[in-house]
Formats: sequence, structure tokens, C-alpha cells
Amino acid sequence: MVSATLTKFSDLDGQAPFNGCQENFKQPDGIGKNTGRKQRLSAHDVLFYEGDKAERLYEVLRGVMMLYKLLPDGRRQVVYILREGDMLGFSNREFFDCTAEALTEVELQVFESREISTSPMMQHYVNRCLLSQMETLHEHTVLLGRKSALERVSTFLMSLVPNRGGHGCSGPIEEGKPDTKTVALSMTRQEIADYLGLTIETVSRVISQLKRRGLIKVEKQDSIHITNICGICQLTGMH
Amino acid sequence: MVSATLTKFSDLDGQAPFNGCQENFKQPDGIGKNTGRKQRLSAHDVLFYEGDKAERLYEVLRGVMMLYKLLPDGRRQVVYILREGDMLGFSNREFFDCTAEALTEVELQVFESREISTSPMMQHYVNRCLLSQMETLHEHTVLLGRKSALERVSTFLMSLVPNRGGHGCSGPIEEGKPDTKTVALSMTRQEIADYLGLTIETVSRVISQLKRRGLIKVEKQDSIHITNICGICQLTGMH
DNA sequence: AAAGTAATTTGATCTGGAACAAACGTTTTT
DNA sequence: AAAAACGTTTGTTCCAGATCAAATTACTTT
Repeated sequence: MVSATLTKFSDLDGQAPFNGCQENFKQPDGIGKNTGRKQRLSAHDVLFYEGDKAERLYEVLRGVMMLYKLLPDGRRQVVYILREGDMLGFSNREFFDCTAEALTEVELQVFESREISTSPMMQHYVNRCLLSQMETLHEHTVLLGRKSALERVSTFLMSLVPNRGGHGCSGPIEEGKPDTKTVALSMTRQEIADYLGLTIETVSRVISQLKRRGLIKVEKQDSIHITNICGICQLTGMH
Repeated sequence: MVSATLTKFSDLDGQAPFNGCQENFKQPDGIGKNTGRKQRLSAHDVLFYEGDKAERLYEVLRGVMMLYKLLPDGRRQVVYILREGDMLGFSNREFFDCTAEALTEVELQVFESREISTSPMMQHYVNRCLLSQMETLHEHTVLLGRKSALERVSTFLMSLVPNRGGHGCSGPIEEGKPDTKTVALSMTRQEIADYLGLTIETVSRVISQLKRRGLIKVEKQDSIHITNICGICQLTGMH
């Protein structure tokens, strides 16, 4: 059994003791853009398109990415947001079912698919990763299927507060600690709208409403200071 | 590498050649309701609740189940429909994130979690299973976030037509073969509504509309004869 | 088969969020 | 620094789907 505390896939290489792992994973980076094992992306670069051949896995070392799907008429749904430590590039079939695009500058660790399938340890790690993503997707399904616009945006904001994302804000806050946090959205209003199943206008209106209610302050367009985390939390529909 | 054509987890036991598998999986059933390795459920029986301790995996051998989540005020979202060959009971944490309920009579194969984690072959199978569920969830995310009621119900009906569920109905149909199929919903209107993020009334109205348009015939409440599969397919928003 | 119960359909009205439109900020280009 | 381009906010109108309310149909039970 792999330790439950592992949080980085790329840390596995040094220790993977059994089977597979014919190659050494960590390599010096720098040979151009895709240096064999590391890759850099600028904001809005596409890593792969839906329908592309799936032959590599990636781990986000730095930055934020999104997975999305398009309908033929151009409607878009962002299905997942990937942050540091998250993996992407899994596929059931030969081809990707989503497009992967960078939201910010991104640094990736690159793995060939066969590197994974020959190492039980890595497979186990991938498994945990999939399970965690599945749980997030279940939560998001509830958001899209059953929550109001106010609840959606509040849930989204809470997901950006470390350690409060999932089922945070249970009960009153520790004495002395201010119930306050500045979060980076790393997404435009359009991207947030496409993630939350809303329009850009509705996202903007809800943010304005939260501002008016004194729960948040918009510092820069993509940086929000939450002045009352618990207050936002009460609006997520989960309490 | 495990053969890509495996479709049943419970078939693995006979062949699993390496490691783990200290026990023989298939056992005679019949000792009461939960016979160690098999389990039967009646329609609307709950297999496990959200928050229950997660220590077993299940494979659906017969029947249909659903996974759902509830909000504190009673709103429900069905997040996944499980059919023959599907697995459930995965969990990232110690506890289940969803409730699992039978929609019809169900027969399950039961596995202890540690049986899985000690067999790389089974882990690999579980992995494929997770990836397939992930892909379905991505599709469903698009449905919930971006599709109209008509598109949602049409997509749902198409998912019940074997081999046409995902990206079916590409181009014209083979000569001679009638573009027709009777499908069992195995769900009430309320369950369908909670799956599609709609109300019971909207689901009913869309079904009536499809009936009026001559695309389907409602044979029994939960049995629908699709008289023009291609016609329904055109309404899914994916063509 | 009749009575009772539950699920579904249909009708009428209401409303949250979409769509359209314009004004306002912010960043980039020249 | 002015102009252009882009993203965001705010205002107005509209409509798809929710909500509320019966009526109808399908199952159970007796």
C-alpha cells in the first residue's frame, strides 16, 4: 500500500522500488519548450484538444489549467479546474474527451502513458488521483444540476479558500483568526461562467451583489478579498 | 497489460495470475441476503449512504442503480446511473461521498477493498472503470451546465439505446434496419428529473412533446418505444 | 371489479437567469 | 498620452423552466 500522504506524482520516481520504472523520471529541464519531461505553457495555450491522441500524462507543477468540452454550436462547459499537484491526460479510449488549456502560466511534468502502466506504484497513485477528481466532479454535478447562481458563485469562491473548499466552515471560527482571505481567481468572468453553467453577466451581477452585501472586496479583476468567509459559506447551499 | 476487451470485473478472478488474490472470488450464493460475495437488492433499497464507511467495492451483475447527493434542504442530484458491468463503492477518503440506491432489482458482486489493493490486475481494471465513469461524468457536466430541457431528455433517451449512447447516430442508418428501439427507463419521472437537473413537470412535458412530434411512443410508464432514433439524436445538441 | 393510493400529465402563473444593449474600466498598442 | 481593443459592469427586456394547482392515468390492495 502506497502511503496515503503522497501528494506529488513526480515524487514517486525516486522511491518506486518494484517492477517497471525502466527510466529515471527527473531530468534536467531547459532544452526548448518540451524538454522530454517538463513543459511550460503560457496563459491560454492549449495543451491538447478533445480528439487528440492520448499518449502522455501530465502533472501540474505550477499554475492553473482547465478541461473543457464544446458543443457544435459553440457552447462551452469547463468540466474541471486543475491546480498544483493535479494530474491530467488520463483517457479511457485512444483519444482525449476534453480540451486542456492553461489559465495562467503553467509548468508541467510529462509522463509517457506506458511509464505509468508498467509501474503498479504509479498506477496506484493515478488511481487516488482519479478518485479525488471523481469526488470533485460529483460535487460539481450537484452545483450544476441544483444550485442557484448565488450558490454557485459562493461555492466557487469557497473552493479557492485553502482547507475550506469541500465542506469547510463547519461551525464558528477560531478565536483571533480573522475570517478573511484574498483569493486569486486565475480566470476571466467568461471562464468562470463556463465553469459554473452561467452567463458572464450573471457571474458579474452576483459578484456585485456580494460586494454590496459587504462580504467581498474586488481588489483587482481577478483578485478577490473575502472579508467574511463564513458569510460566503452560508450562501453555498451546503449549510 | 490487461486485455482491453475485458468487460466484467468478476471475470478477473479465474485468470488473475500474479500477486494478491489470496481468496477465490466466486462463491456459491444463497446464504441469506448478503452471502459474503453476492448481494441482492430490491428496487429502492439503499446499498450505502453518503458518509458511510467505505470498505467494499461492488460490481453490478444485474439491474440498475444510482448514486446521488442531497443538499441539506432536500434538493437531490443523481450523479451517476450504474448498469450491468459497472462498479461502485470507490472512495478517495474513508467515507462514501454519495448514496447508492437500487432503481430496480439488483444483483451485486461484493469485493473487500483490500482484495483490490493487493491485486495489480484488479487495480488496473478498477482504473479503466474509473476512467470510463469520468468520461461519462464529463458528458453529463456538459448536459447539466449547457443543455436545454429538450436536449437533456433527448440525450438521456439516446444513452439508453445500445451502441448509440455516446456519440451515436453518426450519419444515415444502414439500409433495411429500422431506426427504432424500445428502451426501459428503469426510473420514475422524479428520478429522471433529479438526474437531468430538471423538475418532474418539465421532464413530463418534454416527453409529451416528443410523443406529439411522433418521435417516441410511451408504451408503459417506464418503457418508451423510440420510433425515430435519428430524430431524437438530432435533438441532443451534439449534432 | 371497486376503492384507494401513488405517479404522471396538463394547465396557469411566476421568476431567475438569459439575451440584448450600452456604458465603464483596464490594458495594450501606437 | 491618445487611441484602440478588450473585459467587466449595469440596465432592460424576455423567456425557458420552476412553481403551484388540478385532473388524469396507472398501479395496489381488498
